[in-house]
Amino acid sequence: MTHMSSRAIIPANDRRERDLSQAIRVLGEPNRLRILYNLGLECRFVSSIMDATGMTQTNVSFHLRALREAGLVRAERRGPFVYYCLADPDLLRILNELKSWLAAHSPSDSSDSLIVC
Amino acid sequence: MTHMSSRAIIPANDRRERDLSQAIRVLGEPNRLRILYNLGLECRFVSSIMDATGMTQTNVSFHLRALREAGLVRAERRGPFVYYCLADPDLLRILNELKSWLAAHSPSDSSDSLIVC
DNA sequence: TACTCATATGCGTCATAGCTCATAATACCT
DNA sequence: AGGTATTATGAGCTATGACGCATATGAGTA
Repeated sequence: MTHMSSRAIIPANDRRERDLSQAIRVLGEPNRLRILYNLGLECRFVSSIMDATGMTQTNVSFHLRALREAGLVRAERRGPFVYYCLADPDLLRILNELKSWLAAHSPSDSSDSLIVC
Repeated sequence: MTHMSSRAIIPANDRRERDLSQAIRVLGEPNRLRILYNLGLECRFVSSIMDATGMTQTNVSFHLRALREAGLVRAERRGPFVYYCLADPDLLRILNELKSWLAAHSPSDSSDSLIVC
């Protein structure tokens, strides 16, 4: 026989993990990340984000939509403006955790060499 | 100089944030996430991951390379085998934090409607 | 050396995602 | 209603990424 070790069969992506990868994928886009960090804890309207990032209006709206549909930001209309804000401040905390994790692990790390452990 | 207000000008993607989005992008791929969760805290060699996930050898190697270059996993050669393991257990913790954050925020959330706040 | 097993890599293909242009929808004002 | 400002959306182009095939590299063994 080949090998039939403890957990041989495919773990069958549970829904949680799919959602997770979907959300992470949304987070991973550089411009979207910029928007998130630019938002910080305050709400800003689209034009403000445009000015801050230098991105096109269409493009900002495009990315905001992705962020919105992933549940990462919320949108509120005030008059002609639409304000966007983080769905939850904890998200920023988690992102920063990941950020500092990377900062702690990537620099001296010889991550591209093969024999490491 | 033109204007120099608080944060008018493009924040000029600092390196940290670029690395962050790069790493997150790597994390966001469903198969890579499966591999990571499949690894858990133990080291496994490529064939083992192939069996566990049902992915092609080429594809597993492809994704492992991405994970490796992002500093998310480490590789160690033992004889003809190459064992891969998480670069750090904390990564799993952070992922799970994000996972539960999403679980707490996405389900009942009317994230796709516009007027929310 | 030759042969086998395990893994990595170059190349080509295909699908998806990001971007822009043009235009639509929505709100406000006169 | 008409006019202006703000944001959203559909169509099309392009670049990027994931995948498979073939092949190369490397380790072990006879």
